[in-house]
Amino acid sequence: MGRSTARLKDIATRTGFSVNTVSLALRGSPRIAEGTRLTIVQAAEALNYLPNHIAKSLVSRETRTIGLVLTSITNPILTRVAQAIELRLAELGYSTLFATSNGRPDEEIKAVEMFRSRQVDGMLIYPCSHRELNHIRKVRAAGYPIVLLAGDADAGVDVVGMDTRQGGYAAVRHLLDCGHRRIGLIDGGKQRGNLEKYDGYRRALDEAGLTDDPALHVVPVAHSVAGGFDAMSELMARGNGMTAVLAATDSLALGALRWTQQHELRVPQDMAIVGFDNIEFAQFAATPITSVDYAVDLVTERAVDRLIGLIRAEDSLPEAEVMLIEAELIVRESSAEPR
Amino acid sequence: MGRSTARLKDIATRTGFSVNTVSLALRGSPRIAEGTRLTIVQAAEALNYLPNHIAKSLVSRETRTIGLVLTSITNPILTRVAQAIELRLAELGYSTLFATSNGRPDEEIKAVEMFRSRQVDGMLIYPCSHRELNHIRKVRAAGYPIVLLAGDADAGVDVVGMDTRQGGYAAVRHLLDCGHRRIGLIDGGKQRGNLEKYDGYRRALDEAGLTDDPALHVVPVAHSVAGGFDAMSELMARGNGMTAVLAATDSLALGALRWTQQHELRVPQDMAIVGFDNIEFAQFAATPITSVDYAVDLVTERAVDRLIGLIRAEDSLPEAEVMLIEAELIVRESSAEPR
DNA sequence: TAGGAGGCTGTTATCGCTAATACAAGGGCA
DNA sequence: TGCCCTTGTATTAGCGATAACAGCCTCCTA
Repeated sequence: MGRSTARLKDIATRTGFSVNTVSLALRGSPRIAEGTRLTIVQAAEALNYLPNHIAKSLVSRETRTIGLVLTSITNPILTRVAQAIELRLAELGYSTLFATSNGRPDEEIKAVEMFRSRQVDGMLIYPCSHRELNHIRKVRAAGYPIVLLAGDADAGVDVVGMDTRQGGYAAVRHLLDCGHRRIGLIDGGKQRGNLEKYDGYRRALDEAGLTDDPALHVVPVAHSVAGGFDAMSELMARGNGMTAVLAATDSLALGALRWTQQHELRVPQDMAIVGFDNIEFAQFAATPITSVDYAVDLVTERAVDRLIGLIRAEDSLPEAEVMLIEAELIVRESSAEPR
Repeated sequence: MGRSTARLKDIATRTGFSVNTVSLALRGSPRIAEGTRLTIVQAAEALNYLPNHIAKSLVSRETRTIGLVLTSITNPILTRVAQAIELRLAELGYSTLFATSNGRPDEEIKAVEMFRSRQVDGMLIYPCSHRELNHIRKVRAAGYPIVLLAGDADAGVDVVGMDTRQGGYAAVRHLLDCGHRRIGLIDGGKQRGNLEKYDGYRRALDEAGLTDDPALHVVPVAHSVAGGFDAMSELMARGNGMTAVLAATDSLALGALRWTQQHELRVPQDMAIVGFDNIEFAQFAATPITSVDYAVDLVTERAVDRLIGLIRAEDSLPEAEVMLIEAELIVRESSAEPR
């Protein structure tokens, strides 16, 4: 290691006071005389003293650290969420330990265990699956403050996130209002039990008296632009009469858009495209993409506030609360009536 | 808090062994009889024991944590870097503490101090400025392992990053080879002393016997698509005869591309565009964008390896090394001869 | 002048764990 | 039979900080 950090003891021997006095002085206790406080503070500065947060944590039993688990930070919206959370936590004096699950439940479990071992004061988790939450519920039951960044009303754990069910519904309603009847869906969420977007899609179709045709669904290989491109290719190869497509993320939507360009389909005339998250790249795409907004600031602010609230709840955690923020559909050029 | 975690002591009282025996048993010491090891391990599992990493750190004097400071995670390439670093560190048994400086030196300093206080074993820093590194040099001098993710040969601190000077040179050479003579530059790096891209640009112009015309430079308001859009607008308003433009990031390049679309310039015939980082959105843009690649995996792997090497250097840190990885120019449709 | 009340500072214990050392029991060897 | 060594477990100290409590002054008051 070699890192030679000054300790309270070093300041103590240097100034002749006891370790405890030094500690009190540096924390500005009123019980320490002004003169000695100054001496001690000066000595601390001279030695370039920084408190050992590890030692402090051991006795105070709080680390002022929270753990953030994301599936993959490659999704631009999760990126913004991560950054916003880090900033807000930093303002509140908390540090952020960061882990990614890569969408794999076992990695998620490992990350949570690691955070527990590191005694984080709480966790923010964007779960792989919105259904299988038992491992998380168990940790919450053990008294750990946890807030999920996505989930469903019956999660049994606190959730602060976007109402993607309603978002999916709004998107499809919009396409139906435009006159579309054959609406494709690029969404891999079903595979993992993240049914919200699909549910919204289906409900809107239901209300319009349309049947939910599996020929219009495709699961992208990855949540990337390339994945959207390939998914679009697959959908079109089926000859399913699709005139509009809803993609689970803007990255997928951009891939779909690129496919239409390469195959000389006009957007929105020949194919309407709607995405999720409202990222900047979608806004500035060749055809600006209609998208279900992700209210990053609102979600992160509420999620962090809720988590801090849980941390401050001295004895027992309050009942779990699910807060789903209504998603606004930002209509742009990529969606309009067919033909 | 309420979190009731089992301690070694709890296992000790439950099994009748001493705390130390339990500790040794759980760490698989050969000095513990197999039978008692089993008893203890079972008790630990029954109690759902997780070692207190904080307490362990205090005595072992290593936290197995590294600090990662990024300017802003909104840049998609930094995002990928962050993720790759986290993954690689996790494989090696290290956790990642994460902070953003927002491009502000004071925040950077604060982040570094926080990491020191939290006793991280080392730090990876994408510095705000590639010039003013004194605060970082000082920390390194105190024995802290630090690797920068960008910087220059004379940094005085370890650096593992892309050779953006050479990248800028290659990009401009390519445009010159295409026959362009009036090449714009969208780059805010100069303001902060990050001159590498500009240096490469200038050297290429120099070699071609062209003068470096300030009318061709613009500093974007932000490193966003919108920032690129506005920067392009500004450049074009000057009537400077520009036929090609080099943008410091692909986000900026995408903004520039969008501007040309809205103003019915053809790319590359009327305006060639080259970016940096080679993000997926650039690859799948309306006109796929020529870009200087950022070798994420290579940079992160080397940077992490170097950092771990520094951490393992028991007594004193070795001489600082600067490793700049040659950047490959990925030529796509957005660049070709003028007209 | 004695006794108490404050004002300051020092002592001791503790957080959960590890490392160094101590010690008890049993076995091998002379 | 006695001694030493090995094996297995317990004791003690200490990581760097905080917290509770214990003193020692000095000064004021009765």
